[in-house]
Amino acid sequence: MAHPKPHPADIQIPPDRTGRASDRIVREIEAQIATGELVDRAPLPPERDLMERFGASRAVVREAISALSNSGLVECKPRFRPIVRKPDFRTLIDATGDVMRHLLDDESGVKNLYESRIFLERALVRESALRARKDDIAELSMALDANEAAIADSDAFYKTDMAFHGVLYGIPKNPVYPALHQAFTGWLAPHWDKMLRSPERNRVNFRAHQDIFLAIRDRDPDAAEMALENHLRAAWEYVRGTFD
Amino acid sequence: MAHPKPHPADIQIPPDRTGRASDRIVREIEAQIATGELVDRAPLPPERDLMERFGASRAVVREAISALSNSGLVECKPRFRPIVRKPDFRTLIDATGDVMRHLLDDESGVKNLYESRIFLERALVRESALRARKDDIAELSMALDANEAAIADSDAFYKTDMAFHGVLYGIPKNPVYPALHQAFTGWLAPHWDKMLRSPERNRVNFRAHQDIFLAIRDRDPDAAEMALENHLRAAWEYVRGTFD
DNA sequence: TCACCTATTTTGGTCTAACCAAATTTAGAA
DNA sequence: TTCTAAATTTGGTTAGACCAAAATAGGTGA
Repeated sequence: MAHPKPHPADIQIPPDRTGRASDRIVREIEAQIATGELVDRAPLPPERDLMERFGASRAVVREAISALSNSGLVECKPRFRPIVRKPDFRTLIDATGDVMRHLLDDESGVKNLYESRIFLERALVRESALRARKDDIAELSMALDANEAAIADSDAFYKTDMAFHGVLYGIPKNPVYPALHQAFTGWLAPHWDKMLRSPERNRVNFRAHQDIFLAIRDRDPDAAEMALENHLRAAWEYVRGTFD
Repeated sequence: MAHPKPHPADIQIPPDRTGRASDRIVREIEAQIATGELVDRAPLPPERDLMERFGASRAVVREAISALSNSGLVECKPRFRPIVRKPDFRTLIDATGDVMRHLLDDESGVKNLYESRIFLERALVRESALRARKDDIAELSMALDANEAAIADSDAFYKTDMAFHGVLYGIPKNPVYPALHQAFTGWLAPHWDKMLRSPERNRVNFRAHQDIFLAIRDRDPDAAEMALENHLRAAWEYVRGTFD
């Protein structure tokens, strides 16, 4: 009863012809998440509460929640209360997963994405060679050791492989890159899973990682970039075969 | 015996306990868009058709449409039929706009994003210096001329500025980069708009563009990278002042 | 006291039936 | 044929209801 017509005389708000009613709720909830009024990782109030609080019907409230879910500001498990998630670059990229899947169902989509990954990592190792700190290099070294230790176990090797590359993404100390790393690995994982692995391949990849590491440690950006590019392009040859 | 003792073993999924009903519709429509059964840029069938076609209630259908809209597969103007949009990298990044806005309401978010833009463009000009084709360089030259011609008109300068950088994003012939260019400019535009402009600043920026162009033309990646970095970092100093 | 099982209440997911206003289509007038 | 006005979709929204799963309260036995 907040809206219908309290006092028709003076109310002159061009009411809500602009956009859906759910948008208003979405904006308000977004704002409440931003201000911390709705705490990160806490459940959203029940729908029936929200409909009273916003003076809207249940359908509108649900639509708002759905929108928030689709943009990653709340996490919606089927029969549970939606969980508030304060957005970061990671959740941002997570939210793109649905569409990205469709972009990757043909080879050109995957290739374009993989090429851009190579491109980014080339820049990353170059940057690392120039500006990595001592502890960055130590972390890289540890990741490399773990990678070597896992050569016999393809499953573990896969994990330590990702972790090694992940260290690279962490070196610029910019949260955008780790988010991108997770995005790349998540998006491309389905294709990598189809690739056959073997201790022999693992050893080749480990050697490549070693080359990259040494170039970074020796502060040689050109060598690092070249090693990285060779490494990832070789991997592509193996992935490419998985397209029919 | 009638006790609802949930023996997890023998319980079979009688209906479709797996996720929401709208998810099924979303998946089917996604598929129909992918196969072309639903044509790009054509309107979606009316909700009442869809509810019959999928045997679901209107609420569910609307939820599905909302989800599709939020992930960018259909374009939803308030009182019009949703328009099918076959996804590409561009629409993918468009769909992130909502959340990205919230990531950019503090300085650190903007700075992180801008830093990653600098990072990408450094790699881009480096790549351009190494591998740009003749017609790429010709295009860059034309963009530079347009930029110079617009020095007196800050509004036109802004456009030609973006266009000049846009040419850079086009050089690798990978659709990911133009999409990223649009994303960066779109995301960062609100902050750039607050920045004061003047023919003097424009001239400085044009000179920077000129430096970048010359370095690329002369096939000097290091000079190109340095020119680009100086250019964008100088711009950041102006943007930074817009935060209170 | 506290862990464990059960009954009760919430709450999310779905449906039906309607109403309104804007969009679209149709029909009719000029 | 063209333009306008009425009739018909169709999207946006509300209300009330049902079900099953989740959360909670309550009681029982160790």
